[in-house]
Amino acid sequence: MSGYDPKAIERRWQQVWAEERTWEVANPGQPGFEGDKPKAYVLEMLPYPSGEPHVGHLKCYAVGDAIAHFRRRHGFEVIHPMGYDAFGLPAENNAIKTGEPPREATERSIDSFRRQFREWGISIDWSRELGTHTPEYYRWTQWIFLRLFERGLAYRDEAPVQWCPRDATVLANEQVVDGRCERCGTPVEQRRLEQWFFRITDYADRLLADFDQLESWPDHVVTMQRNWIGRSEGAEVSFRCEEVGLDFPVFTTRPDTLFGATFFVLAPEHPELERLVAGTPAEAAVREYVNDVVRASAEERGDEARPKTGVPLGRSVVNPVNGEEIPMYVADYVLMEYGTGAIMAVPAHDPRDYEFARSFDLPVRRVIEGSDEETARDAEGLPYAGDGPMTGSGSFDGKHNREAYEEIVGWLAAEGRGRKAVNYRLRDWLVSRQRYWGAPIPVVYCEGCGIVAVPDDQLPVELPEVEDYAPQGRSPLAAAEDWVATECPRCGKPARRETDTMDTFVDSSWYFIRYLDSRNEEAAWDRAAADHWLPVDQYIGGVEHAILHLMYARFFTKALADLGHLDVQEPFANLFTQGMITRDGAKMSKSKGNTVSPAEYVERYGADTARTYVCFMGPPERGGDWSDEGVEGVNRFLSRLWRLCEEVEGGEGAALEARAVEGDARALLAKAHWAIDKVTRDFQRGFQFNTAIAAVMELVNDAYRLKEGLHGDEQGAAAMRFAAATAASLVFPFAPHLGAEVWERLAGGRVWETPWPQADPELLSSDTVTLVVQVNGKLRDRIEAASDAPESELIELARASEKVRRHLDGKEVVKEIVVPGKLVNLVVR
RNA sequence: GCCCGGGUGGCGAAACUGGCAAAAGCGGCGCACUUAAAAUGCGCUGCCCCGAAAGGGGCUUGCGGGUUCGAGUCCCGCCCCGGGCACCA
Repeated sequence: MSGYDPKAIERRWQQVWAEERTWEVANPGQPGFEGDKPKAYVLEMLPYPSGEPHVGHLKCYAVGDAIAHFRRRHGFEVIHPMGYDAFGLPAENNAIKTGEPPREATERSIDSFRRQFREWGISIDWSRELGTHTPEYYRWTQWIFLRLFERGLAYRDEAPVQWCPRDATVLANEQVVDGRCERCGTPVEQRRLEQWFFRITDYADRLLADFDQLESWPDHVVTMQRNWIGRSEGAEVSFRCEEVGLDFPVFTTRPDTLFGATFFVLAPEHPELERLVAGTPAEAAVREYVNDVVRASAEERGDEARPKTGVPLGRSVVNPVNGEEIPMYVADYVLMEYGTGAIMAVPAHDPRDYEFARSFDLPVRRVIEGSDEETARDAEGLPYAGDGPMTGSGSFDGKHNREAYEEIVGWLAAEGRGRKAVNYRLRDWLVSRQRYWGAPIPVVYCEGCGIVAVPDDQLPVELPEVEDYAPQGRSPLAAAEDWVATECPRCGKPARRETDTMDTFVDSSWYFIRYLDSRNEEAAWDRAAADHWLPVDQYIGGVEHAILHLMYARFFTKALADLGHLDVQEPFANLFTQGMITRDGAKMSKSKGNTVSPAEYVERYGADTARTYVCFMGPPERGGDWSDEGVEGVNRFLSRLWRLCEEVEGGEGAALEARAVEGDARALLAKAHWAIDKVTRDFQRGFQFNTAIAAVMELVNDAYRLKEGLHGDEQGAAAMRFAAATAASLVFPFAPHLGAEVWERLAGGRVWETPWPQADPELLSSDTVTLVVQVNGKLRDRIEAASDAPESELIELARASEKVRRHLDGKEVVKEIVVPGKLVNLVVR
């Protein structure tokens, strides 16, 4: 006996897979294309190559690979590609610190990722590999940018933006967390800058509606996106300021409370503020207030607990529903980015307006009556956000507010003072970055022609070499004078290149399409290939991308479909989000020193152990705490399977006629078929790999337990071989090397070319069952009974039991409940 | 505050559609093998009480109620932990 030697086994099979290009698949029209098989696109989120892969990567690719293998053995032609999201800040910040060009550090990391993915035995079609930082890739990122630009979906505009002073770049809204830069944690500042945006807000409704088209996404991911898009239905209502002759539209979700508006508030950034107060006594105070607000950080301003502040403008507007004049204020609780940057304040029915009214001693007018309890809670029960009959609202008095809602909006529309409106929390996607390590935005600025797109045949606009990667409030690319100075593609006169680069989320918003045709030099992809493989049938990745990446990719897919380049509206039909692995209960980080290096474990126990362990830790969608003892447990299991294989190797035949087998051999066969059924169902019910692996462990344990009794005869030996081969077949998606090796030794041939086993129904059921007998719902006895015994016989059996009788003693049985094949419950009094 | 998850032995967990709570793993204890240890194999392992033992009884899925012959699972009300959003009118 040689013992389990994962190194030798794993090296051997990795070589086979590499030499034979086992996992490569062909596109329509290419030789080897298997159009008769159903396709399955299995995709894990592409890694950001920084340093070495960590356990999160191991888990993601172990889970994805198990799914890929499972689908292949169910007759699917599985496409399972890999690439690298290689542009981005960490490599660049490293470059600033060490002077090493980001390309070099990134390439080094990619080499390490590639080598380790091969050592893990992940079944990847390497012929499709890509890196988003290569000109061959970003050429087409730029091409897509230009298509969006042509359609007005990419535009340049001056807007208040979030600026990270540490990274010296603007950020997308999605990249600001609690008023801080998502990457470095520095509080962000507001700046007014001209930047590039993608018009994702045009797609807000479709991004919401098409959740219906998805097959299976985790609810919480859908909910998070829904909240992020933040659709609100309401009305836009115009309030007129006669003194300056201006109309101020507001957005409200509560037009039914219009009669309760007692004041009016503008955001400090409101463009008409200047005009309203210029030359008035309020001017100085307003100016000072606005300056203070602008200086405050987003974090301070976002703090709800802070008392409301503001300044009166000395102006008033007219409430269109009752002609009442109400005073105007400026206050920072009103945001310029949402709605119209102005609100009608209804203190009786909005907590923020109420708070403001209290501070400034403004009238509070109730226009919706509450239920009795509601009113009783507080002296006045205000602010009241609920529903009820209207009051103080002219002809609407007495009507329920929900009913009056439509009527009021209708009246406003007829009067030309308002209309139905929808607002979104979602903002357009800010995509330009003042950083080096990204795809250059392919436009030039010409004095005569303005913004001019770089023609397609001049793509890619290659990233120039620079000496200093540090941003100084402008892109480092600006220093590459030779590169910046160019000529206008339209008029030929001198022009200057755009020096901003694109957000890396742009790169990762379409990579799953490029995989389908990654070597294409003529086009971003071939339509036939895209139409064949899309959508991704199973997408796997971390929840941290629930909003950003997934929403951007959905937007890209829709935009590209609208432009006629794709046939699908949704990129990812099914999504699986894996939970995070912790150590000692804490998120792994270098500073805490609790990181786990997959390479170390692969070296010590082999890739099969490492992969199987991360799938066994717990339900894959949940997190789990890394345990070295747990790893050893899994290693012990795989070793046991290996030794079992060595013991039963040789001898004739593994397949058996189930009907002909008896005793322990039959019991073991039945267990094997039970395991087949269990593993198959666990795969189908949301990838419950922890229990699937546990089932294979049970099978191996049973084989050990029954081993002694089975060695003697031919039938027993065959049953043992069948059990071991079945265990290998079932464990193959998790431990592919060991699975392939054991299968080859016991059954011959290649397990990945062998169809997934099917459980024999005859072996899943047995002639006898353990009947559970309860008295008043409490377990009193277990009795062996024929599985087809009639109810009357089961009751008789139950009553005959000594243990049961003890509890019936002197009492009357008032009811008998029978669940055939399972249980009898005697109810006594 | 609002929206999602989750709470079950010493630990991470299982439990299909309401029907034996705790599978498999880890840890612990014991036995075998060994000069010994490691490795390996086998067995025991939720808590409490009675019993020398065999055995018997009770309790137990965050808390409190409810529905049901029967509840970890369904309903109502709470508590705690994790995540997301948050002055979005």
